[in-house]
Amino acid sequence: MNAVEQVQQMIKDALQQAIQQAQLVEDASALNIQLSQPKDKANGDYASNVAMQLTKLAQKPPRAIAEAIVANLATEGTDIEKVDIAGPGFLNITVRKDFLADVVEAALAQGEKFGQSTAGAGEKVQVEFVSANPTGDLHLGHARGASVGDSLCNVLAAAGYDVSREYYINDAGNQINNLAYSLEARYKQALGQEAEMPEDGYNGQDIIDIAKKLADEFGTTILDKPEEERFAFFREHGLKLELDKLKTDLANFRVDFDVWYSETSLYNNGKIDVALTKLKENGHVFEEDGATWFRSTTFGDDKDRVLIKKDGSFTYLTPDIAYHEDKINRGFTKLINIWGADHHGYIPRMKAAIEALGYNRDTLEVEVIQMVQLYKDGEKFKMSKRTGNAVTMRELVEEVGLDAVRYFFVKTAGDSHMDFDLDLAVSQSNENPVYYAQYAYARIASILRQATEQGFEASTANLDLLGAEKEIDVLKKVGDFPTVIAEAAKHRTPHRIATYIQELAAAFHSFYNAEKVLDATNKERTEARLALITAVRITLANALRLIGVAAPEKM
RNA sequence: GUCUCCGUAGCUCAGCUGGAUAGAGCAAUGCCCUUCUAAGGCAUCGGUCGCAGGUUCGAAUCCUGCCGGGGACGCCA
Repeated sequence: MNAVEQVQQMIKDALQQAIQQAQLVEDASALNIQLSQPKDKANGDYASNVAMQLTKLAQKPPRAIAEAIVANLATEGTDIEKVDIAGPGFLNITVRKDFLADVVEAALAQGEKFGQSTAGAGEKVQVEFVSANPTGDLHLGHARGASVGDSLCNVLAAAGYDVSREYYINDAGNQINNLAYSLEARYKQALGQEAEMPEDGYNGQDIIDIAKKLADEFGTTILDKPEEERFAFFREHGLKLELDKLKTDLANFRVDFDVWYSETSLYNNGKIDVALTKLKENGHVFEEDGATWFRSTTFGDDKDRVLIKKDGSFTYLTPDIAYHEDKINRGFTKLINIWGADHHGYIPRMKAAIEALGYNRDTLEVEVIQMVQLYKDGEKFKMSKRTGNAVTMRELVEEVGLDAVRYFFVKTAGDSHMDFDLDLAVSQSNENPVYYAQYAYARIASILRQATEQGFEASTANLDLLGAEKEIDVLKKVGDFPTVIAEAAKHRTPHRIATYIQELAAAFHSFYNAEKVLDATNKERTEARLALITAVRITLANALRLIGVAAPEKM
């Protein structure tokens, strides 16, 4: 438990004791006392609404309850400085600021680990995200999913979960056949031959590039081979090159997966049959119209789903069911899937499948990422993999910059729709909020460099000299960091890290303008402030790392 | 038509399990660089929290119904 949490716990304990003492309820230990941080500093450091919550139980008006609590509150020898009753019955608690010095010491001592906690208790969590088909370039939606997914993983790991990040490769099914046929057509075109693209072909530039590469290497020899061999050639090479490209693009986006899981492997190792058999044995499968169905309506789905089509092939769902059972078999107790909103309707059937296999449906948690609407020249910019005019993730990064893109996508809640004005992002990139945080970091780095030149050294010896209003504001923000991470992990809301970064940077900028750090006439205070801003530097660096944004030493 | 997500300042978005006069950035206006990076700070302007009911001591937050927008409703993936 960090210093801030200790103080909060102490307050909660004291309140609980006072409530018991005042005999407002029979058993105060059963109460879940909550503290909030008032927006207005005039209302103290912490506030509790417990007096209002107890109106029913205690059968008294809230202010009377509040007064009874205060009368019985033991503050002697604690960090509680004073307690006021305000408004309808809020308890406004002001604490001594001494404990905040511990925050600086903790940040300095823990360094890169500052902010981490054991809140997740080592729970084995698997996060599957992006998982785009290897048939084209990653686009805007994938970029948002990658930003949110990667940041969520970082946050979970920092909060003490055992996280594995995974990419499910859809390397089986129709779309791969289309890939092969599309590639063959582009291959012929690359060799100057007439060739028509298949009707459902992939028209992306990436296929053209890959075809050219292959044509340069293999020439016309491939085209003389029998159809089956040609198909296998284009399928295999297309997949490999598409996958290589995906991996490179994601690595350049600062996203690294622990596992790349092949759908085809499920066909080869019999896991699909195992899952199917289990569903059958559990009585959730039936035959109709020449197809094999999963009675998902038993588990709340709005219609039953086909598992094996009339032609004997599997639907997309079938290997996906086997895949999810395999995840559970690998020991994960929580499966978090990050899906685009266009797959929203798929959730009930997947949860149904998990339940039908005998597991708790809540083992699977799906975080839906809403669509990104791109605007260009003041108009909606439609993207389509099919027609090939998509704005790719790569292009976006080239135009806007990686830090800005990652920040932009993670700063809003995933379930909110998002408008991305490309012109604005490009033309006013210097006004992107990400620079605000990075600038704070660079400013600190600059001060620290000059401090060294002037012979100062950060010191925790005189932290009691920190007491100016802006210093306290910064200290409080730094102290919040571990709690912010734990909450963001618990609620799967990595965007809270971005919000926190803005707040911390704002607190620092404000402090910077109000107080001078380097002061040759006051060595003690200078070195205490150096310790303070070093704590901010550490916190900013750790927070930015969580969302995959760089912390520049200079700007 | 059914399901689902969203609707908060001119724009883009926060608002934690309901809590005290609803916040930030951008835009607009006015100040602040002989002082550690002005990609900054301070201040002002700006909102019937889509609408109407309901639950509650208390609702932007929970429930219902409308209105508006996105998405999904395949033996595609």
